[in-house]
Amino acid sequence: MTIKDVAAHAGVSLKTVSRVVNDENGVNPRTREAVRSSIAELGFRRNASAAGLRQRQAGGIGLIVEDISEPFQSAIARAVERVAAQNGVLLFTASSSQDADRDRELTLDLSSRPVDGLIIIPSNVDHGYVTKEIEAGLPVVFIDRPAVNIMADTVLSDNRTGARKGAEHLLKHGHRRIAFIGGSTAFFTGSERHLGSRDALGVVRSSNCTIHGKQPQHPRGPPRAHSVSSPTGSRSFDDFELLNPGVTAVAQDPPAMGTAAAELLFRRIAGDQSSAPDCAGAHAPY
Amino acid sequence: MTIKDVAAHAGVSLKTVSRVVNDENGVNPRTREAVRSSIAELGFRRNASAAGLRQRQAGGIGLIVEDISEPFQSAIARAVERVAAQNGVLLFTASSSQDADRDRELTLDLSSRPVDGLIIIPSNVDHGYVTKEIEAGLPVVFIDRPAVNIMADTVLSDNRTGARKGAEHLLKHGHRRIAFIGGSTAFFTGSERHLGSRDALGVVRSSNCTIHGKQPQHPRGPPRAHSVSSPTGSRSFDDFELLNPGVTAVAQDPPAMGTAAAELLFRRIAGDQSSAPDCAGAHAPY
DNA sequence: CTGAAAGCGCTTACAG
DNA sequence: CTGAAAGCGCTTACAG
Repeated sequence: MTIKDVAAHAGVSLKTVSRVVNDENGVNPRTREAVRSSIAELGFRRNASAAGLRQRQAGGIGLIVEDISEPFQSAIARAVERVAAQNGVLLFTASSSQDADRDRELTLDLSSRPVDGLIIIPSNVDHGYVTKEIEAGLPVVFIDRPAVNIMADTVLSDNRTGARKGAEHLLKHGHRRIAFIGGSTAFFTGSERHLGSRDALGVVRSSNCTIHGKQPQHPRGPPRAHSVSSPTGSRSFDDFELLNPGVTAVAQDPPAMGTAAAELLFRRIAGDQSSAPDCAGAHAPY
Repeated sequence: MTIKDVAAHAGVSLKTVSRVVNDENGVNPRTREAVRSSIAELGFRRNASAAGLRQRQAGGIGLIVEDISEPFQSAIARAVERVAAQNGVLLFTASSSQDADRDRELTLDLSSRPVDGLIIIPSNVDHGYVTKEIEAGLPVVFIDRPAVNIMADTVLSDNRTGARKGAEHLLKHGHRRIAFIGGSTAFFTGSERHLGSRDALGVVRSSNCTIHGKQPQHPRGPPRAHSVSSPTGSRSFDDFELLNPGVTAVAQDPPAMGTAAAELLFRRIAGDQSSAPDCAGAHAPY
């Protein structure tokens, strides 16, 4: 079932069917109607892939995450999807499973697809191999963490300021015994948040749990991770799957990040080359 | 950068490059090496879309959900992704936002793409329009809920048995004042779970909250939705975002459902026409 | 072992 | 307002 069959059925040429399908004008209304009813009768759907091939554009963008079932990442995916839909394109999603090889494989695979651009939550590995794609003209935006070994558009949330404000909030409410429990400082987000809490609290002592404290009133050793509860007052990034009552979170607003990244990507696709886009949350890499 | 450029660079024909790219044999090892180094030097990547066009296969499958940021659905997506990767194809994801028009639009859009098959979590609307695609030979598998107005492969979890077993579990542990708090019985899952609890408990009384009870010991009116807590003992389907301690869930195992649906889809794509696949959780529609 | 021609389904550029 | 030809980047079927 191709445009050719429709043309034969309607007694017109290929080109005329193409014109009707693409809502081009300059077609006799009667002819248009005839073609339309042939299309309906035969149940024709144009092959978007063939059209894309000739038009040299894909009609799709790709999103590479670590794990699409992780709430933070699926929220980003949802936002990206929305912007993609607004721009009339579809979204490829793929999870790298925090596997560097898989990450690389997916990127290369996706970039050989009919894909107009790529958004990547980078694993903590070298992304230099994407350079070639970017040089070849494929727009790529990194999100949540900066990619390693590569200059590229990146959308980050301000982890350091967030951590500082979280700590300040606790101070302001009279808390004096405050623990920072964070991911490894070897990674970007953990390191930034660590710095942020220190901005507010100063370092009193630090263990393998990465603890900061200020004016401890009951020095009974560092608080344990699972003792965090409502009366203590606590702040964390993002939501937990199972949250103790009273734990408040410093929202990273993944939808906003996803939207920012996708909008930036579509500006790039449209040809915007500006180096400092006025896009909330978008930063040049450092 | 096409196969043609590589051919010129390596001093061979198009066809020879194609043979190397596709790992076909019958190529002189020396020639093969020459082509390989040209590919590397030029940074060539084959256009998967063009290849798919000629080969009449897509290299991708589509997944339509209501909202990819919803944990149950993103878990399914993750599982589908895994099976897709095992089969060497990429996954398109799209959220219908519970909007019937959008759902339909997405389905038609996706089926015009280079897509070998579709998995759909149907919104509660007529899916008759997919019939045409299915007749045209596009494999489609519905998941979680049966589609309306259409005969198609469907993967469901056994909501009724799950609800019955959940209730029996509570009875067995001595609970006698049991409430069923479920979604509208106008929808498939709500209705099935309602029936399941009734299987175990029988109906004592029912309000607009759809309450079943048995041997109430302290008849102080129906329990309120938010009073469910640990000492009472309770059972629910899936996890909640914020779970009171002690609430146990009847797991629907979305990964297993996603895997089952994807494996069924790939069997269909491979040409399996059997009407009763021995696939855990797969049922013919009724 | 290698290549020239035709074709996948569509659009572009041109001619009438 | 309409159409015939060429081409998008690749693979198929055939010939050498």
